[in-house]
Amino acid sequence: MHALIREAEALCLRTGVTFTPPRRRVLELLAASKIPMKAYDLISQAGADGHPFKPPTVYRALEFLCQLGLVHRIEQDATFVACCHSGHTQPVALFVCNSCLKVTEVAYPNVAKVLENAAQAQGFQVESIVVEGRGQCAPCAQAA
Amino acid sequence: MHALIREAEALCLRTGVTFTPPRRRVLELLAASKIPMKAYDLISQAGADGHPFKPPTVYRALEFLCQLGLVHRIEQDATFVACCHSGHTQPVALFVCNSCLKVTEVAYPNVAKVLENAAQAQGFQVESIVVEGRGQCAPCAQAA
DNA sequence: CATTAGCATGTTATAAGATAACATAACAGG
DNA sequence: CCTGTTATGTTATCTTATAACATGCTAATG
Repeated sequence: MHALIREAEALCLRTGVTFTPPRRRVLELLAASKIPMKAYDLISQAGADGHPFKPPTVYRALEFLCQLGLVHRIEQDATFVACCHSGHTQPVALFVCNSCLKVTEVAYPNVAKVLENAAQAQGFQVESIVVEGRGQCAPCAQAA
Repeated sequence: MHALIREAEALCLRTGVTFTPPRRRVLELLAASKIPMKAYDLISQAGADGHPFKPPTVYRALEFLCQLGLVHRIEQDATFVACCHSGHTQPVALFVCNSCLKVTEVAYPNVAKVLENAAQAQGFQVESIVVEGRGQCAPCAQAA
């Protein structure tokens, strides 16, 4: 069993929320994938073994997992990826490789502060930030 | 005529690309809107005066305008907003107010470098970055 | 001036992403 | 047992975006 699943179980137990079958199934698929997945890939694959999952079920599971920080949604291309840091609470930037599509997570604790201050300087009170990027991951940059 | 339209004309002239009617129309609508617009709002409004615009036409215009930096796409909610800095090339973060939906643009020249370096430290070669946020703009924060 | 290359738009159809609305089930607490 | 709560099942639909191909416009070339 994937470590992330154990994480999820523990986290749910701690916070008093339930780790139901569809939530588990979606997280399993994401954890097993090396690259971000589209919602409809999850929908078809989740039901590959007989029990078909419909869109709302999967979208609900994704929303749940995102809230817990176990999964990230990549806004630029509407895909979802399992979080490799386990249940972190610090902000992460997601860098997607243009060649292999794998995600590199980059924490940016101080940078977040700077951004918040820059916004604050214009009177804007920041509540959430999304940072995403594109480029070449280490192995693909090597190969090029 | 909106200043942004003059900007666009000048910019297109300089760079040898053409500022065609649909491109102008879409930019006009965005420039006139105080808040980001959805593509399909543009599609219906662009044709309000008799000449209907179809989705591909509007999406093409948006792509064009985004490439020129005259319009930004807000990834989190698939909306589009006219850029208030005229044809800047420096990176901007877009902060959307949760109350009034207006956008505050925040430049972050040095922060971008820091992010790139943080990614680079993990071997990731950054090609592009998107920074978006949510919160309360100055007037709405006052009111609250 | 005809030809043609290039770029841009027009048109039709459909793919892809997401959610509203309501029904059903499972389960804990009184 | 009843009831409130939480989660899933189901149907239908809405929203966002693009593929594929036809047509038109303009400007350079010969």
